Amino acid sequence: MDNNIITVLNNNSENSFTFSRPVGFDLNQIFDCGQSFRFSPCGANSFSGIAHGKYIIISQTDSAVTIDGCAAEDFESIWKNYFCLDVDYNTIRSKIVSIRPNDPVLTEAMEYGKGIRLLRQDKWETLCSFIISQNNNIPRIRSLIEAISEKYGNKIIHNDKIYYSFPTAEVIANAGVDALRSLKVGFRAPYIIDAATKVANREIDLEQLDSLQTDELLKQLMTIKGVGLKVASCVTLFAYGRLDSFPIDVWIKRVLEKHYPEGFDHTVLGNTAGLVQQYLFYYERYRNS
DNA sequence: GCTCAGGCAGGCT
DNA sequence: AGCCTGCCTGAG
Repeated sequence: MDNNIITVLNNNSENSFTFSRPVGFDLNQIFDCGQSFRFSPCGANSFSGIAHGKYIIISQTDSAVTIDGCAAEDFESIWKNYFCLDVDYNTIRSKIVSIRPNDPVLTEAMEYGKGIRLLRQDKWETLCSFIISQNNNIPRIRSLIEAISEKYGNKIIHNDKIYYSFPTAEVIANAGVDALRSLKVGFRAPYIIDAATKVANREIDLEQLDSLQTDELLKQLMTIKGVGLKVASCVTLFAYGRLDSFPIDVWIKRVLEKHYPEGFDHTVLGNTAGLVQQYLFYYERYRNS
């Protein structure tokens, strides 16, 4: 690592990688704050799931984080970026405090969600996932993504168990709208197909779009049918790592109306907006449940 | 049964 | 530019 966010503790084992646990890194909050849909708890302080075509089990202790199913080269090429281990949350949190110094609600939300970190997930899978999320509930979003993966993804064998990667845009585009509809995605089927087609034929190059400023990136994503400002903002925040994104969903609307009746200008938050959004969302969604 | 879910498009004023 | 309504489906 060329920074001091983490220290590699053990990469000797063929298939396991351990690093020091960063300040403000809590798997329970990372996987429960609504940004990802394919990781599930497997014991205390441990989650298993699939991303970038790999199945991993990730666990934390007070001082360390271990990824099982992770070769040393996978850590550098996949997981370091996935878990944003190049981002120093202390700096961002200090910046939030300096921008909104007298905000008791935000102060409480920041303490409540202090283990949240934004991931940089696969762009295509995230786009699809949040198209599916509209007018839908979380258990169903998860099961639909699972169904699509089982039907069209690649097999991943781990300890004699079979898991499935999320399929490529090409595979989905070829499957067609009727096949997708038979998986019960409902009125979202044509939206998913439109996204898949545009990505597959390179009308939209999701990797190339990373060179754009967030405003222009949002505009490009919104040329896809079924992708409005909220879905696009989730993609820029959860896949492109754009912390200047501020997705406004019903929960955020609710928390802003409730605690900031005089209005809340998120545009002054700059590159801390996305994290503020997550703190407020997580606080409103889970504090009393 | 029946409401409603982490929005969006299309049609209306 | 801002309001309204319908939408697939199945958790709760």
